[in-house]
Formats: sequence, structure tokens, C-alpha cells
Amino acid sequence: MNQPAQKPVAIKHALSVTRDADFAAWYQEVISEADMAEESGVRGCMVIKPWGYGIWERIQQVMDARIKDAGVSNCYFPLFIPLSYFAKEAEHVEGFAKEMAVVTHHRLVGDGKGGLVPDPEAKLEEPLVVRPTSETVIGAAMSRWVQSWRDLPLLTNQWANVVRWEMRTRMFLRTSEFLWQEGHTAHADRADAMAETLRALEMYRSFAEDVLAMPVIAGEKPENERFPGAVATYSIEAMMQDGKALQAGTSHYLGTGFAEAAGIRYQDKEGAQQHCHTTSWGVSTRMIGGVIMTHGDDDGLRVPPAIAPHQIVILPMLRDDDGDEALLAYCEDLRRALAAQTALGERTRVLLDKRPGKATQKRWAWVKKGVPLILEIGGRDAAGGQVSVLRRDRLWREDGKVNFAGQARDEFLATASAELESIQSSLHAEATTKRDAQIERGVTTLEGLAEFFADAKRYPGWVELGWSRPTGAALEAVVQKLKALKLTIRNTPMNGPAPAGTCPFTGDAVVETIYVARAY
RNA sequence: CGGGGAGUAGCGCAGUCUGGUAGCGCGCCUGCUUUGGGAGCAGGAUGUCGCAGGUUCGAAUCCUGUCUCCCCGACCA
Repeated sequence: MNQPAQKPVAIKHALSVTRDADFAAWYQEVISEADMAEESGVRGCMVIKPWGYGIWERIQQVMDARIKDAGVSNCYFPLFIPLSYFAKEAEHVEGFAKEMAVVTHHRLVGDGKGGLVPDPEAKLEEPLVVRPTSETVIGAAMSRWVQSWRDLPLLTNQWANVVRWEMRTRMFLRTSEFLWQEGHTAHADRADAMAETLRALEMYRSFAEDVLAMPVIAGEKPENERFPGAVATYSIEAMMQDGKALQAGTSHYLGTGFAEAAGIRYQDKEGAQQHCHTTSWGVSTRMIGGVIMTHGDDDGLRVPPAIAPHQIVILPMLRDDDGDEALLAYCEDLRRALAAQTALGERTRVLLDKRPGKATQKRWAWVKKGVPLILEIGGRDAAGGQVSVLRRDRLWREDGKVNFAGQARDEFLATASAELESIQSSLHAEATTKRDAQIERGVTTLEGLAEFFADAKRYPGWVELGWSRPTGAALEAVVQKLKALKLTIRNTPMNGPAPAGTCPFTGDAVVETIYVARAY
């Protein structure tokens, strides 16, 4: 107390709630302060604003290129699906029946009191459901498109919105309507379909790591977490800063179940009719929630440069005087020079923010949005050929001041690309370090699990442990035990440690590794 | 869908118990002064009090219904 030099420096953060104080409230504040999305007035549905949608567009662009590189073609299938299509695959119906929006009428009439009601005369012969996913309607199309072994594999994808009537929603993480891509493929045999399922999984894994800078574990979901109607479901799982797991992408091997339901058949080289083996795989706007909870800090969002709508924002410190013209010219020249460069394999995305207003206020708005690099340029910078650079991932100096670094303009131009790439990799490294520090490997008993997750005051992370992979009723017993602890099995990693020891749930020999965690 | 909380200016809130037609802070607008770093002073604008009914001379306030959001639970490719 009496030694000011040792006092912790008080930093005035840009957000009013810290991650430590209330992670859920912090998450919402990031979304509103970064101006990513807002409530819409419709239950569970959000308005995605330019900054949030810009991030989604970046995700789309990069992912779409990778999907096409894999030989998959984009299509578009209808929003409305005849109810009868759903009835064909029993497990699929069971899985989605409770959360479907249903269209029953095609016209409104006045109710005589100034309002409108569905016209009883305009009832649909067969109700239509708003797609919660498109296996059924795409399956119907595939049954027409596939005749011969020469038509296979059939590789399609669509970018679309889907609706699932969720009981409890959270922006980006679980909304009633969300945006996604869904890949749907049909193959001649199991091996080919399984290869495609795993290709998609690997595509998602590398996308999460390289583009979102979000470390993930790719693996197979346990039987109880499978997609309705799937033979095997795989996921990438990311750890949020509160230690919870987020399923950030899924890939399913669907066997021949959907092909049988929809009649997707082909004639093989011997002339015999065979059912196709199908797959489906998707990532959604949920990824944006993952980015927020992986990279956000107490000053708002930090967007990895690869998905930042603007990677560099130039803020001229306008003074409303004669010097402004020269300052703006200097900034515009700087913008042009940067926009001509490339970083992370693409043209650099630079914004010159000329809007009226104080540069300092605009600065904090961009900090909260998480722009990787902010350049504040004053008259003296312009006159002296300098720039003042702020890296979003190194916002504060040790003395509690904002960490601006003065630099010669030419020097900055020569290093800007490398700087963006450095931010991309340092966000990834930071997230990986955090995650790895929160994976516990010393737990081998159910009691140990309960103990590890008992302390509510800290963020517990995940437990990696071996189990005997029970199925059916034995698995259900394990799931119930975990549920009592609010825990779930996330997945079995693709290249997990060699099995050893006895299963903490069944006492049988361990056959594989799983991650156990609280989940979103 | 069950339990709890909440909807009043762009944002955060007071006012509701005890009915009399709306206030504070921030932000916003204007002016002046400042300004190499999240400025100061002065003046000013902005509300069908979530929505719909009802009670009443009169409703943000009381009653009924309904919508939306947040937390917990159940549910959740």
C-alpha cells in the first residue's frame, strides 16, 4: 500500500463486465459492444449486424473455397420440406419432431377485429416443415440424380438457414434460426463414404486451427450423441475460456439408412441395384460464438486476422482545421499502400475511418470490435512520415497505458503482413496454451471426476480419460452418472493415447480415450 | 416447456407498494474552451412507460391476457 511502485496497475477496460466476474454476461456484452448482433423481437432469432455478418462472410469465403477444392458443388434446396419426407427415416423424425416449425396455411384473412388470422379455407393439404436440416429433401433429389455407379460419388453442399425451435437460446451459440453450410454426399460403398466423412472432419479441424486460430480436438462422438439417423458422428470440440466445451462442427456417416428411406440407389458394374452410403457435415454461425469465447478479452472481441472484415483500421486524428486535408491525404496514401499488399495469402483488408468524431472514441469502438491492427495518425505522424500502431492482442503496457508503438511509415509497410500473420499465430498459441493447461489427465475414477468438477469458483476445463466404450443400456448408465455431475462425453480423439487401465464407469478394460466436460 | 427475474429516451436505471399523466446518469445535438491520446463548461433535443384488454373522473403505477429478454432446470445434429 505504501509502495506505489508495487501497486497493481489499474486498467480501465473497455467492457464493464470481466470474464472472471460473470462469463455469461461478459459474452453478451462483447456481442453488443462489438456491435455484432442484436435482439430481433422474434423468440430465439437475432439480427446479425455488419460486424458479425462480416465475420460470417469471411468464414463463408474461406470455407467455401475449401469445400470446392474438395470437388463438392454448391446447390440450393427448398426451405420447406413436405412432412411426409420426414416420416421416412424413423430415428431422424424422433430426433427433430420436438423442434420443428410447421407451415399449415397459405393465406391470411381479416378476423373482423382489425387483425389477421390463417384462412381456414386455405389449409395446406400436407403441412410443410421449415428445414431443421436437409437430409430428407436432398435425399429425394439424390434419388433422381443417381442411377449408375458412374454418377458416384455425388458431392453437394448448400449454404442456407435452418430452423430448430429451441427451448433456450443464446446468441450465435444456439438460436432458433441459424446460418450454416450443409454438405451432403452419396457414395458407392462404406469405405468411400467414411473417407468423405473424415475428409470433412479434417477440413473443419484445419479450418478451426488455421483460420479461426481456435484449437480443437477432432474425434468421434459417443453413441448417445449421434445425429438422429447417423451410423457414426464426428465432431471438432473447442474449449472456451470458461473451460466449457463447444461442438464447433460435425460430420456424419449415415450408412444406407437415408438412402433406403429416400430410394437413393445405383446400378453397380455387375448390373445389381445397390443402396448408396451417404454423409452429411456442417458448420454454422455457432463458430462465431466460439471465436468470441476463445479469443475475447476484457476489452471486447479479438478477431483473428484471417476472418477480420477489416484487418487494419486507420484513424486520422482530425482537428477540424487546415491540417486535416494533408492528414487525410497521408492516410489515404497509407491505405492504398496497405490495400495493395497481401497477408495470410489474401489482399490486405484496410479501412480508413474518416467518419467525424474523436479519434479516441472511435479507437475504443474498434478495440471492442477486435480489429487486429489500429493505426492512429496525427498531424505530426503525417509530417514526419510516421505511424502509431496498436496491436489488439497486445493492448496494454505494463504501466497500464495503451500500448501504442511509433514507427516509420515505410518500416510499418514492410512489416504489416508479417504483423498480421504474427497476430494470427499468437492468438492460436495463446488459446492452445490456455486449453492445454486446462486438460486434466490424472483422473481415473468417478469420484475423482466429481471432485475435479466440484469447485465452482474456478473454470475446471476438461478431463481426458480412458473408458471401455460401453453401448446400449450400459452406456445409458454412464451418461446418467455424468449427467448428475452436469458432465458430457465430448468425443474420442482421432489419435488418442494408447488405451491402458480400467474404465472408471464400468470397471472393464479401457479401450479408448474420451474427453469429459461441461458443454454449451 | 417448468421455476425465478426483468421490460420506462440510443444504453444503464429510478419512479410502481401508497393511481393525478415522467425523471437521473451516460450517450446524442449546438456553442465555447481544450486536445499526441478513453476532455471541460454551458445550453438543448429525444418517451404511444413491451403489447392488448379491463377497473377508474384519471393508469408507467391496480387487474387479466399476451409477447420478448436474462438466470436455473428439462431438452438440444
